[in-house]
Amino acid sequence: MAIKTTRDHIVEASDQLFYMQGFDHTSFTHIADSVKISRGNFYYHFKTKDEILDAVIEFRLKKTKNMLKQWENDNVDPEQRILDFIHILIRNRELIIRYGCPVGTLNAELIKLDHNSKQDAKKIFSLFRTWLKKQFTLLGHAKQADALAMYILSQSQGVATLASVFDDEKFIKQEVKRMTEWLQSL
Amino acid sequence: MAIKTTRDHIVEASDQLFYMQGFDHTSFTHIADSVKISRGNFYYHFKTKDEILDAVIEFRLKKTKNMLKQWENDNVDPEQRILDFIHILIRNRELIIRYGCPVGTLNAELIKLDHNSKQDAKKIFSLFRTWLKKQFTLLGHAKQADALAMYILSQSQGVATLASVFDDEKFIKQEVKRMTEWLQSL
DNA sequence: GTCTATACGCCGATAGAC
DNA sequence: GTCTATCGGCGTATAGAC
Repeated sequence: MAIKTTRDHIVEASDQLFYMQGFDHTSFTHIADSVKISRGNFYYHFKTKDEILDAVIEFRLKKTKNMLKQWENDNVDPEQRILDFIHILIRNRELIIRYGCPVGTLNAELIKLDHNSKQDAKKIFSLFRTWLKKQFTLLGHAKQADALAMYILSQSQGVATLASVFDDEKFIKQEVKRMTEWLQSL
Repeated sequence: MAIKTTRDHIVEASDQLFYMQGFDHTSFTHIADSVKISRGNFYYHFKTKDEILDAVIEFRLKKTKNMLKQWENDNVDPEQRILDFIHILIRNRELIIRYGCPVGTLNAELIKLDHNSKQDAKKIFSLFRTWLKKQFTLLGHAKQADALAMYILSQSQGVATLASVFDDEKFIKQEVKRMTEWLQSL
């Protein structure tokens, strides 16, 4: 891991703030306070706020790719890999209850803003979709692999949204259990 | 139906704009242009933007209550009533693909803004939850009625989110079919 | 009830010193 | 590379004429 540049700090702080407060609502002042640099210093690293958003999406894409690769390395069994995906809901339950799913909420916001970068944000979902499809294919469900991938993605989104609205950790655990049983019964 | 007052027009225009653009991103100028009144005239009807939000949530609560009552009047069979709920996804598919679920996206936004009215927005979800629970109880699933209500709500949220991100009408139809079959197999 | 004019702050963004 | 100072615009909100 290389030493973090100021640019890295800006991207990582923005990543967190965009998740916790939303992209539109997060101002340069918020980010500057978080990184502890002046507002003016931003524009040496990024010309516009949209450029920061693009860098954040790039950052998330990279993190997601690494996570998926890690899951493939950790397990040979595709069923176990899919379980790793499902269990993000458990591992990140505190943040999910507070702020929802980072992928779903960013996409939903950019869609409403009709923002140029919504197509890039969608790619984060596509990474999961393609990866899940691959695992279901390996499990012997080649024909319905994409439908199964969408099904699991959809379930996770629903669980994250309702767990957040109803502040309900038990709901997450119960639904993860149900999804696990569903997967094993396939 | 009484004649609509200016206040009614403001509430209904805000309802639409909050759905299509988000609450935070919608300005008084947007609403004023839509209603065709001056910005200054707002403050005769509402003291703050938050008061408009409260009126919009009140408006949505009332509309939702009427819709649920209508579904009860239209069908004696609770299974058919639940199908009415599931089929909102089909009926509103164009709007859902463009802007997501109005209930889920408003709640998600207010949660991120940590807005005072997030508790009121949650009540719209609670209306559906309680109503669905009642129908599942009538169907003879009293013990798991709330879990089944949450399951259906969660599914709908997931479908709305993914259909919007992937601009996918077929996904909605396919998932509605799956949910219908699931309901009939209960 | 509706309007125009305006206050005041925060927004993203720029210029230029160090 | 980082800073301070500042710009123009839009945000919510107010005052007061009609």
